[in-house]
Amino acid sequence: MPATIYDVAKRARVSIATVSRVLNNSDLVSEKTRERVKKAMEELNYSPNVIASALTKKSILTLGLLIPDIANPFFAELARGVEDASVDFGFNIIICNTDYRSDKETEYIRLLKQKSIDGFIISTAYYNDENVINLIKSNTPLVLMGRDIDRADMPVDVVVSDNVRGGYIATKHLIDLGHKNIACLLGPPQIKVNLEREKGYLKALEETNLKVRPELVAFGEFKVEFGFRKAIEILNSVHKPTAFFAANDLTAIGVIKAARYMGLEVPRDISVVGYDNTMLAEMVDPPLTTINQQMRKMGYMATELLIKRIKGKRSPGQKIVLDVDLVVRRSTGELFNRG
Amino acid sequence: MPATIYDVAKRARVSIATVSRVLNNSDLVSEKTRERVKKAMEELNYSPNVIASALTKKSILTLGLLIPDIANPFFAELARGVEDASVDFGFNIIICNTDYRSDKETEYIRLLKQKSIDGFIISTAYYNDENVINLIKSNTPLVLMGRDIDRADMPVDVVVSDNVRGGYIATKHLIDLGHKNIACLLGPPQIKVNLEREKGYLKALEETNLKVRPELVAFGEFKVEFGFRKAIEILNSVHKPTAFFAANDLTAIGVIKAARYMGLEVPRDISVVGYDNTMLAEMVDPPLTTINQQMRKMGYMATELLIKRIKGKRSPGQKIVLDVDLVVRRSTGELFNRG
DNA sequence: TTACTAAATGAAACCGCTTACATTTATCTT
DNA sequence: AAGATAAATGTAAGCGGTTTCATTTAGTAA
Repeated sequence: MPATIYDVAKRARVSIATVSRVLNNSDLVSEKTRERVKKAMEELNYSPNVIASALTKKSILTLGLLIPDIANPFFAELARGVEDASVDFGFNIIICNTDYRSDKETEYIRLLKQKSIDGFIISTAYYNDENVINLIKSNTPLVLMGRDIDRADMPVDVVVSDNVRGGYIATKHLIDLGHKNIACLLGPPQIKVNLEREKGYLKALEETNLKVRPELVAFGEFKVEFGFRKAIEILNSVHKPTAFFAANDLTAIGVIKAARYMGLEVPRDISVVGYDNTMLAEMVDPPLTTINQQMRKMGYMATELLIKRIKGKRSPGQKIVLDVDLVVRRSTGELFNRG
Repeated sequence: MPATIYDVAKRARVSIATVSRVLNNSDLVSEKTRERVKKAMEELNYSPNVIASALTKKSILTLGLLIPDIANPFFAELARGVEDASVDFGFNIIICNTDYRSDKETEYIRLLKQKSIDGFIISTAYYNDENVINLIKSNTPLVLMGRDIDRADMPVDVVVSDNVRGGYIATKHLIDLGHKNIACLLGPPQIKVNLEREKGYLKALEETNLKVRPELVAFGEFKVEFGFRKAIEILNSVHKPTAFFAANDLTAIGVIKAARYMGLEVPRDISVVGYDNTMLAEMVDPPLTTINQQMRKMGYMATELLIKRIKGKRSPGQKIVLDVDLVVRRSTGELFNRG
């Protein structure tokens, strides 16, 4: 039903090749002809069929976004940045929720490749992720976002934030408030950022000559439930800390809930620093002091990088590290010596 | 590089037509041949090219999801349900953030139509939405999700929840707690759900012979900021209410913040009921009493409905109304006579 | 066995656009 | 003005499938 390139060609009294050239802004068309073709397009309300052109061009102007779960505000923010960049560059994005499952991810990749997707934005990469490595090997355009792999031998584009610094300034903030006994709740150790944030945490402690207590450091999940459970466990132990650094806002919220559950007040009895600065941080009570990650910017830049790669303007291997900063709200306070 | 239908045909010593038939599970292929072809596919690691088949079939197994903003937890939940259904039925979804802008929406629709998208799931419909009406007129498969239009003459599939009932049980809950002076903060009046929730609110008041005070009812935006600002305004007025019904969790959180800002305690001085039951509701302090909307289910069912329509199994015109329920947390309490 | 029908397969056109190559037209030299 | 060159346009062969229609093969009845 909709007009095709043939209809336009007929109306403009040229060949379809010429119409195609106009469509692709080729400079092999005279101004006069170009105008005539454009007019015909207008009159026929012509709209090119992307599918047809994808068949030869192998590009459908669509990117695949692999994230664990869009319902998680952190990934939703990233996704928003990704989508914003996509429209700016004339692309669309297909969203894929992997639920942290490698098999789901593999299946998505297979499916999207069938659809001639132009590239992948991946936020689910583990330390040594098979799916990612296979994609790189097959030379599929991709960019890692917020997650890095550990293969220096493979050229890959990455946009992350400075996690070591994040862990450091979070911990430093607590130390500056007088805390000496600081717990650290991290996400899964397979995700590199957690190792880096821990590194920052340790660096801050060591720099201040504070003792590192392994019992106060725990890896787990990026969930409220983990923060809640682990905080209770740690608060009941002998080394009762006065502050927590949680490697994600959800975990931090779990800690706040745990404190409240145990009759402790935040920040009077327990200070808590989160990570990410999701919208949750300002909703929760008390509003959460946290490390701001610039998720949207990260999403935007990752997408921009990928699109440039797709357009052949560059080859992979770039690593962009975004800065982080501390957002002080009301979940942290000075340590008072109360005996 | 990847194997095509021709490679498979050659290896299985059949024509490409036969391979295509196997691909489409046609029953015009003998068992023997079918096996042979399948074996060849295996051996060649063949994977059909969706783009090529889309050119004739006009279906690319992809749906467009139009929402205002994925960073809003309500829409993120819906999106998750949509995506879950998509994978279950072999589809993918393209996400579109319209930012409540009709022009952005129009542009997305144009773009996705060029890409031979199979249908649209729309969660941005206004009362009398031009874009939606045009789509319906052009017979494009679509389903409205969580939003309805007001055109009884147009056959359209809709999955919504019972907003009148939601407004009713929220208000009833407050009345049962002894509140007589209940404010109602709604979203934009162009969105039909707000009118419906107001209707439920009014019904509960009238049923109990409580006076309706127009000064206590306000339309605005689904945002924290609106709840905050409007609650302060209303709390400073002469008809100082003891409870608020907010038509969305974000607005309710704004109300809680306003109360705190004014030195009032929730729920001792002010009770607050939200709407949606997003994850925010249990994160906030105090945890929010709210109306649960079953967003994931809504997303899932809407998508299922759409896909059935696409597959030609049904024609449009169905309206599914999901039930809502009250989730009592700690932002609501009995009204004590302190005066 | 033959004749006839149903089942299985193949040949080729087509989906709408891109592009290599051929051809025509315009522009420039001398 | 003829010849050479560059610019503009057209022809036709793909891209990787689907599908109609013709043809071959198998199955059944007489």
